[in-house]
Amino acid sequence: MKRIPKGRVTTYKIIAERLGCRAYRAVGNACRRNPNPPVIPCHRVVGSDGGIGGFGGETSGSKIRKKIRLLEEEGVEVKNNKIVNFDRVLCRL
DNA sequence: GCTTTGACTCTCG
DNA sequence: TCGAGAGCCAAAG
Repeated sequence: MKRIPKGRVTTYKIIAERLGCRAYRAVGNACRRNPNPPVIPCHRVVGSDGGIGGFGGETSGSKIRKKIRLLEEEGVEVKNNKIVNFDRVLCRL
């Protein structure tokens, strides 16, 4: 996750694939638990559909909004918690 | 040690 | 196109 270049995003699926498993949920779990908040850019990890996902009911809350803002700052367009230019910013690693 | 749940994904109806 | 079900891995109860 830390290898995700700035201005790019990836999906849980891809991360799991890179891990050699299908632990999509485990990845999301690790993010949710976020063992290392400062070094883990969870906001750069999205769903296969380019959606940030549902977040503890804060899908449209302030925490997500901030991450969205961060992505936009990096050049990732986000609309309604979804990656707009998903194909362009998606990092397949 | 087994069961439940989760920021997931895929397939079928 | 949308909803429901199954599969997957890991952490918490």
